[in-house]
Amino acid sequence: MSGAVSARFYARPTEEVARGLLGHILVSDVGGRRRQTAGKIVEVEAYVGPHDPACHAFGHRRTERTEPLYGEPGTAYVYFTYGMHWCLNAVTEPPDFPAAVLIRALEPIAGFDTMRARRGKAPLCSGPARLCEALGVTGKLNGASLQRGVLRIVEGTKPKRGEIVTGPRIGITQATDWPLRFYLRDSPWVSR
DNA sequence: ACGCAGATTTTCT
DNA sequence: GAAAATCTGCGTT
Repeated sequence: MSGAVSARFYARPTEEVARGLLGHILVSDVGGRRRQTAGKIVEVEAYVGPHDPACHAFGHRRTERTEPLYGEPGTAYVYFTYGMHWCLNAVTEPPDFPAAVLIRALEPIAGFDTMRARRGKAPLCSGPARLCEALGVTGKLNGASLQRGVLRIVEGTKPKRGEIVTGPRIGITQATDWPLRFYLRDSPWVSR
């Protein structure tokens, strides 16, 4: 599979990776290639490591849940929250440094019928749990590669300078002033 | 358009 | 036992 973003891309400071992921494409073959779904990444958040109070691995809390954060850059960290939602992250930095980028919104590109069947009338991909449902992402993909297999992130179009907006992360109660949310200024697909 | 409550269960204290 | 990197539906303005 050509065009996949390389492991080296993810093995960098998480904030850089977060900005760099904007414009790339998330592709899912969950349910078979015939039901392929894909979207352009338009909104992300960085969870930058053990010194980040909002990161699941804050204070190096290495548990069964956070273990994927300590894994290889360029793999998926998929966690379950609020009793019903899955959220997808791309693991960053070298192994044993627990950090990741939360994918918060996509601009739908392919597989509209499949997404609509999974999502009903509600918005398709504008929100971290919404895009997981639209793409069929669940905990089965926790720890999976993002370079090969059913979930991939492939090269898209790099945003122009000035097109990226920076702001505080959403839905957290810790480090609420730390501006680690990034999104494309003119995208109507951003959440909220 | 906006605000709030309810859903539902894993994870950690 | 409480909180959680959320979403939906229903109420009011």
